[in-house]
Amino acid sequence: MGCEAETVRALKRAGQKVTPQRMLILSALRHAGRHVTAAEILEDVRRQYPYVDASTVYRTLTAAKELGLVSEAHLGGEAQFEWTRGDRHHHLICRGCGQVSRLDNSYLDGLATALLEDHGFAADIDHFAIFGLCSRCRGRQEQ
Amino acid sequence: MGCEAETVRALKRAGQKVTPQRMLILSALRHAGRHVTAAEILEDVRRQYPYVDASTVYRTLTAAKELGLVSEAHLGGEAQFEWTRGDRHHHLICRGCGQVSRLDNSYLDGLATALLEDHGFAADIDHFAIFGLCSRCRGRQEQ
DNA sequence: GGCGTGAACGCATATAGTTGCAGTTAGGCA
DNA sequence: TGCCTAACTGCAACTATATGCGTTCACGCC
Repeated sequence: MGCEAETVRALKRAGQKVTPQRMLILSALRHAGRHVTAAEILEDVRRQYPYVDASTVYRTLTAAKELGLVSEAHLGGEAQFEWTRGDRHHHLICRGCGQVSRLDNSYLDGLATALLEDHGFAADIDHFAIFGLCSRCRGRQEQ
Repeated sequence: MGCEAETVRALKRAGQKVTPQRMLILSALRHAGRHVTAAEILEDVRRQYPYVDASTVYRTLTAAKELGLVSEAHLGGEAQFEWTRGDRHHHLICRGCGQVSRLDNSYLDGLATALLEDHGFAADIDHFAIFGLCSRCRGRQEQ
Protein backbone atom coordinates (compact mmCIF):
# COMPACT_ATOMS: atom_id res chain seq x y z
CA MET A 1 0.00 0.00 0.00
CA GLY A 2 2.98 2.34 0.33
CA CYS A 3 1.71 4.13 3.38
CA GLU A 4 5.30 3.82 4.58
CA ALA A 5 6.45 6.07 1.78
CA GLU A 6 5.28 9.22 3.47
CA THR A 7 7.15 8.32 6.66
CA VAL A 8 10.33 7.58 4.71
CA ARG A 9 10.09 10.86 2.86
CA ALA A 10 9.60 12.85 6.06
CA LEU A 11 12.63 11.24 7.68
CA LYS A 12 14.87 11.79 4.66
CA ARG A 13 13.74 15.34 4.18
CA ALA A 14 14.95 16.06 7.70
CA GLY A 15 18.32 14.42 7.03
CA GLN A 16 17.51 11.44 9.20
CA LYS A 17 18.09 7.80 8.48
CA VAL A 18 15.56 5.13 7.76
CA THR A 19 16.33 2.10 9.92
CA PRO A 20 14.35 -1.09 10.49
CA GLN A 21 13.81 -0.15 14.15
CA ARG A 22 12.36 3.22 13.23
CA MET A 23 10.08 1.78 10.60
CA LEU A 24 8.76 -0.84 13.01
CA ILE A 25 8.18 1.70 15.76
CA LEU A 26 6.44 4.21 13.55
CA SER A 27 4.39 1.61 11.76
CA ALA A 28 3.23 0.11 15.07
CA LEU A 29 2.01 3.55 16.02
CA ARG A 30 0.43 4.28 12.65
CA HIS A 31 -1.51 1.04 12.59
CA ALA A 32 -2.62 1.21 16.22
CA GLY A 33 -5.14 3.88 15.28
CA ARG A 34 -5.42 5.05 18.87
CA HIS A 35 -3.34 6.34 21.77
CA VAL A 36 -0.59 3.96 22.79
CA THR A 37 2.12 4.10 25.44
CA ALA A 38 5.82 3.70 24.77
CA ALA A 39 5.67 0.32 26.55
CA GLU A 40 2.93 -0.94 24.23
CA ILE A 41 4.94 0.11 21.21
CA LEU A 42 8.02 -1.62 22.56
CA GLU A 43 6.12 -4.84 23.18
CA ASP A 44 4.61 -4.74 19.71
CA VAL A 45 7.92 -4.06 17.99
CA ARG A 46 9.71 -6.79 19.93
CA ARG A 47 7.37 -9.42 18.57
CA GLN A 48 9.04 -8.95 15.20
CA TYR A 49 12.47 -7.83 16.30
CA PRO A 50 13.29 -8.76 19.87
CA TYR A 51 16.48 -6.79 20.43
CA VAL A 52 15.01 -3.31 20.31
CA ASP A 53 15.74 -1.22 23.38
CA ALA A 54 13.32 1.09 25.15
CA SER A 55 15.67 4.03 24.67
CA THR A 56 15.41 3.56 20.91
CA VAL A 57 11.64 3.78 21.14
CA TYR A 58 11.84 7.00 23.15
CA ARG A 59 14.44 8.51 20.85
CA THR A 60 12.48 7.61 17.76
CA LEU A 61 9.28 9.05 19.20
CA THR A 62 11.05 12.28 20.13
CA ALA A 63 12.46 12.62 16.62
CA ALA A 64 9.08 11.86 15.06
CA LYS A 65 7.38 14.43 17.28
CA GLU A 66 9.79 17.06 16.04
CA LEU A 67 8.90 16.16 12.46
CA GLY A 68 5.22 16.47 13.31
CA LEU A 69 4.51 12.79 12.53
CA VAL A 70 3.53 11.93 16.06
CA SER A 71 1.92 13.71 18.98
CA GLU A 72 2.34 13.08 22.68
CA ALA A 73 -0.11 13.71 25.51
CA HIS A 74 0.22 13.36 29.25
CA LEU A 75 -3.16 12.29 30.48
CA GLY A 76 -1.95 11.17 33.88
CA GLY A 77 0.06 7.97 34.15
CA GLU A 78 2.22 7.02 31.21
CA ALA A 79 2.64 9.32 28.24
CA GLN A 80 0.33 8.53 25.34
CA PHE A 81 1.49 8.72 21.73
CA GLU A 82 -0.60 8.92 18.62
CA TRP A 83 0.03 9.08 14.90
CA THR A 84 -0.83 12.59 13.76
CA ARG A 85 -3.65 12.59 11.28
CA GLY A 86 -6.08 15.24 10.14
CA ASP A 87 -8.30 15.38 13.20
CA ARG A 88 -6.41 17.25 15.86
CA HIS A 89 -8.08 16.96 19.20
CA HIS A 90 -7.58 17.51 22.90
CA HIS A 91 -8.63 15.86 26.13
CA LEU A 92 -10.58 16.73 29.23
CA ILE A 93 -9.44 14.62 32.16
CA CYS A 94 -11.52 14.46 35.32
CA ARG A 95 -9.34 14.36 38.41
CA GLY A 96 -12.29 12.96 40.36
CA CYS A 97 -13.14 9.84 38.39
CA GLY A 98 -10.29 9.74 35.87
CA GLN A 99 -12.62 9.81 32.90
CA VAL A 100 -11.02 11.09 29.69
CA SER A 101 -13.15 12.74 27.05
CA ARG A 102 -12.33 14.20 23.69
CA LEU A 103 -12.48 17.87 22.88
CA ASP A 104 -12.29 19.07 19.35
CA ASN A 105 -9.79 21.55 18.08
CA SER A 106 -12.15 24.50 17.70
CA TYR A 107 -11.86 25.38 21.40
CA LEU A 108 -8.14 26.01 21.13
CA ASP A 109 -7.99 27.63 17.69
CA GLY A 110 -8.74 31.09 18.95
CA LEU A 111 -6.01 30.83 21.56
CA ALA A 112 -3.40 29.82 18.97
CA THR A 113 -4.35 32.73 16.74
CA ALA A 114 -4.23 35.22 19.60
CA LEU A 115 -0.78 34.01 20.69
CA LEU A 116 0.55 34.37 17.16
CA GLU A 117 -0.88 37.83 16.69
CA ASP A 118 -0.03 39.28 20.09
CA HIS A 119 3.26 37.53 20.84
CA GLY A 120 4.49 36.16 17.51
CA PHE A 121 4.48 32.78 19.25
CA ALA A 122 3.57 29.76 17.11
CA ALA A 123 2.02 27.42 19.66
CA ASP A 124 2.08 23.65 19.14
CA ILE A 125 -1.47 23.21 20.24
CA ASP A 126 -2.16 19.84 18.80
CA HIS A 127 -2.84 17.53 21.70
CA PHE A 128 -3.65 19.27 24.94
CA ALA A 129 -4.57 17.68 28.25
CA ILE A 130 -6.88 19.78 30.39
CA PHE A 131 -7.45 18.60 33.95
CA GLY A 132 -10.50 19.49 36.02
CA LEU A 133 -13.76 18.11 37.38
CA CYS A 134 -16.50 16.66 35.20
CA SER A 135 -20.12 17.62 35.85
CA ARG A 136 -20.91 14.40 37.68
CA CYS A 137 -17.98 14.70 40.10
CA ARG A 138 -18.71 18.36 40.58
CA GLY A 139 -22.26 17.56 41.64
CA ARG A 140 -21.04 14.85 43.99
CA GLN A 141 -18.53 17.22 45.59
CA GLU A 142 -21.11 19.86 46.38
CA GLN A 143 -23.01 17.56 48.65
CA MET B 1 3.06 37.76 61.16
CA GLY B 2 0.74 34.77 61.16
CA CYS B 3 0.93 34.10 57.46
CA GLU B 4 1.15 30.46 58.53
CA ALA B 5 -2.34 30.63 59.94
CA GLU B 6 -4.00 30.39 56.57
CA THR B 7 -2.02 27.28 55.68
CA VAL B 8 -2.87 25.65 58.99
CA ARG B 9 -6.54 26.43 58.54
CA ALA B 10 -6.60 24.98 55.03
CA LEU B 11 -4.96 21.74 56.20
CA LYS B 12 -7.31 21.34 59.16
CA ARG B 13 -10.39 22.12 57.16
CA ALA B 14 -9.47 19.21 54.88
CA GLY B 15 -8.97 16.89 57.87
CA GLN B 16 -5.23 16.77 57.42
CA LYS B 17 -2.57 17.04 60.05
CA VAL B 18 -0.19 19.89 60.63
CA THR B 19 3.31 18.49 61.00
CA PRO B 20 6.65 20.29 61.22
CA GLN B 21 7.71 18.77 57.88
CA ARG B 22 4.63 20.08 56.14
CA MET B 23 5.00 23.52 57.62
CA LEU B 24 8.64 23.71 56.56
CA ILE B 25 7.90 22.52 53.05
CA LEU B 26 4.99 24.85 52.51
CA SER B 27 6.70 27.80 54.08
CA ALA B 28 9.81 27.27 51.92
CA LEU B 29 7.53 27.43 48.91
CA ARG B 30 5.55 30.41 50.15
CA HIS B 31 8.64 32.46 50.88
CA ALA B 32 10.45 31.55 47.68
CA GLY B 33 8.17 33.87 45.75
CA ARG B 34 8.96 32.15 42.46
CA HIS B 35 8.87 28.75 40.79
CA VAL B 36 10.90 26.15 42.59
CA THR B 37 11.57 22.48 41.98
CA ALA B 38 10.97 19.70 44.48
CA ALA B 39 14.74 19.31 44.83
CA GLU B 40 15.18 22.97 45.77
CA ILE B 41 12.48 22.69 48.39
CA LEU B 42 14.07 19.57 49.80
CA GLU B 43 17.47 21.23 50.03
CA ASP B 44 15.99 24.27 51.71
CA VAL B 45 13.97 22.26 54.23
CA ARG B 46 16.93 20.05 55.09
CA ARG B 47 18.93 23.04 56.24
CA GLN B 48 16.60 23.27 59.22
CA TYR B 49 15.57 19.66 59.58
CA PRO B 50 17.97 17.25 57.89
CA TYR B 51 15.99 14.02 58.08
CA VAL B 52 13.21 14.94 55.68
CA ASP B 53 12.76 12.50 52.84
CA ALA B 54 12.07 13.41 49.22
CA SER B 55 8.91 11.32 49.26
CA THR B 56 7.53 13.54 52.03
CA VAL B 57 8.12 16.59 49.86
CA TYR B 58 6.29 15.02 46.93
CA ARG B 59 3.42 13.81 49.08
CA THR B 60 3.04 17.18 50.76
CA LEU B 61 3.08 19.00 47.44
CA THR B 62 0.45 16.64 46.02
CA ALA B 63 -1.79 17.19 49.03
CA ALA B 64 -1.31 20.96 48.86
CA LYS B 65 -2.13 20.98 45.17
CA GLU B 66 -5.41 19.26 45.91
CA LEU B 67 -6.23 21.93 48.47
CA GLY B 68 -5.42 24.61 45.91
CA LEU B 69 -2.54 26.03 47.96
CA VAL B 70 0.10 25.17 45.40
CA SER B 71 0.26 24.87 41.64
CA GLU B 72 2.53 22.72 39.53
CA ALA B 73 3.77 23.31 36.01
CA HIS B 74 5.81 21.16 33.67
CA LEU B 75 7.94 23.52 31.68
CA GLY B 76 10.30 20.85 30.39
CA GLY B 77 12.80 19.33 32.79
CA GLU B 78 11.81 19.12 36.42
CA ALA B 79 8.34 20.03 37.61
CA GLN B 80 8.04 23.57 38.95
CA PHE B 81 5.93 24.38 41.99
CA GLU B 82 4.63 27.73 43.09
CA TRP B 83 2.58 29.07 45.96
CA THR B 84 -0.82 30.00 44.58
CA ARG B 85 -1.50 33.68 44.98
CA GLY B 86 -3.86 36.05 43.25
CA ASP B 87 -2.08 36.41 39.92
CA ARG B 88 -2.76 33.24 38.00
CA HIS B 89 -0.58 33.01 34.96
CA HIS B 90 0.64 30.63 32.28
CA HIS B 91 3.81 30.06 30.33
CA LEU B 92 4.94 30.09 26.72
CA ILE B 93 7.94 27.82 26.25
CA CYS B 94 9.99 28.01 23.08
CA ARG B 95 11.17 24.60 21.97
CA GLY B 96 13.85 26.28 19.85
CA CYS B 97 15.73 28.31 22.45
CA GLY B 98 14.07 27.15 25.67
CA GLN B 99 12.99 30.65 26.64
CA VAL B 100 10.06 30.76 29.05
CA SER B 101 7.76 33.76 29.07
CA ARG B 102 4.74 34.64 31.10
CA LEU B 103 1.24 34.81 29.75
CA ASP B 104 -1.53 36.31 31.76
CA ASN B 105 -4.73 34.57 32.62
CA SER B 106 -7.01 36.49 30.26
CA TYR B 107 -6.02 34.29 27.30
CA LEU B 108 -7.38 31.19 28.98
CA ASP B 109 -10.45 32.63 30.66
CA GLY B 110 -12.66 32.26 27.65
CA LEU B 111 -11.68 28.64 27.24
CA ALA B 112 -12.54 27.83 30.86
CA THR B 113 -15.93 29.49 30.51
CA ALA B 114 -16.71 27.67 27.27
CA LEU B 115 -15.79 24.30 28.79
CA LEU B 116 -18.04 24.91 31.76
CA GLU B 117 -20.97 26.02 29.64
CA ASP B 118 -20.74 23.41 26.90
CA HIS B 119 -19.49 20.40 28.84
CA GLY B 120 -20.15 21.15 32.51
CA PHE B 121 -16.42 20.66 32.97
CA ALA B 122 -14.69 22.81 35.61
CA ALA B 123 -11.17 23.07 34.21
CA ASP B 124 -8.20 23.66 36.53
CA ILE B 125 -6.64 26.19 34.25
CA ASP B 126 -4.32 27.84 36.65
CA HIS B 127 -0.83 27.19 35.43
CA PHE B 128 -0.61 26.07 31.84
CA ALA B 129 2.50 25.34 29.84
CA ILE B 130 2.18 26.01 26.13
CA PHE B 131 5.03 24.81 23.93
CA GLY B 132 5.82 26.28 20.53
CA LEU B 133 8.27 28.53 18.69
CA CYS B 134 8.97 32.12 19.65
CA SER B 135 9.12 34.78 16.96
CA ARG B 136 12.92 34.87 16.91
CA CYS B 137 13.29 31.11 16.45
CA ARG B 138 10.52 31.12 13.88
CA GLY B 139 12.39 33.72 11.84
CA ARG B 140 15.61 31.76 12.10
CA GLN B 141 13.90 28.57 10.99
CA GLU B 142 12.49 30.11 7.82
CA GLN B 143 15.93 30.82 6.44
C1' DG C 1 -2.69 15.06 81.18
C1' DG C 2 -3.11 10.26 79.04
C1' DC C 3 -5.18 7.36 75.27
C1' DG C 4 -6.49 5.69 70.77
C1' DT C 5 -6.47 6.00 65.96
C1' DG C 6 -5.70 7.34 61.49
C1' DA C 7 -2.76 10.36 58.96
C1' DA C 8 1.87 11.18 57.93
C1' DC C 9 6.71 9.78 58.23
C1' DG C 10 11.23 7.63 56.62
C1' DC C 11 13.06 4.00 54.25
C1' DA C 12 13.55 0.84 50.64
C1' DT C 13 12.27 -0.16 46.29
C1' DA C 14 9.91 0.29 41.77
C1' DT C 15 8.88 2.68 37.41
C1' DA C 16 9.02 6.01 33.47
C1' DG C 17 12.01 8.28 30.95
C1' DT C 18 16.91 10.24 29.85
C1' DT C 19 21.74 10.30 28.85
C1' DG C 20 26.77 9.01 27.87
C1' DC C 21 29.32 5.96 25.45
C1' DA C 22 31.35 2.75 22.35
C1' DG C 23 30.18 0.02 18.51
C1' DT C 24 27.25 -0.41 14.15
C1' DT C 25 25.01 0.93 9.94
C1' DA C 26 22.51 3.82 6.30
C1' DG C 27 23.25 6.09 2.43
C1' DG C 28 25.81 9.83 -0.21
C1' DC C 29 29.75 9.89 -3.14
C1' DA C 30 33.96 8.46 -5.73
C1' DT D 1 30.98 -1.53 -5.82
C1' DG D 2 33.41 -0.06 -1.78
C1' DC D 3 34.55 3.79 1.42
C1' DC D 4 33.49 7.34 4.83
C1' DT D 5 31.04 9.72 8.21
C1' DA D 6 27.25 11.27 10.72
C1' DA D 7 23.29 9.32 12.55
C1' DC D 8 21.55 5.58 15.02
C1' DT D 9 21.64 1.58 18.22
C1' DG D 10 21.96 -1.22 22.60
C1' DC D 11 23.57 -1.17 27.00
C1' DA D 12 24.24 0.44 31.49
C1' DA D 13 23.82 3.92 34.66
C1' DC D 14 21.19 7.71 36.20
C1' DT D 15 17.29 11.07 37.43
C1' DA D 16 12.67 12.38 38.79
C1' DT D 17 8.81 10.72 40.91
C1' DA D 18 5.65 7.18 43.01
C1' DT D 19 4.43 3.47 46.18
C1' DG D 20 4.25 -0.31 49.89
C1' DC D 21 5.18 -0.99 54.53
C1' DG D 22 6.14 -0.83 59.34
C1' DT D 23 6.75 2.88 62.75
C1' DT D 24 5.71 7.33 64.72
C1' DC D 25 3.08 11.22 66.01
C1' DA D 26 -0.83 14.91 65.83
C1' DC D 27 -4.88 15.82 67.89
C1' DG D 28 -9.78 14.98 69.30
C1' DC D 29 -11.75 12.98 73.31
C1' DC D 30 -12.18 11.40 78.07
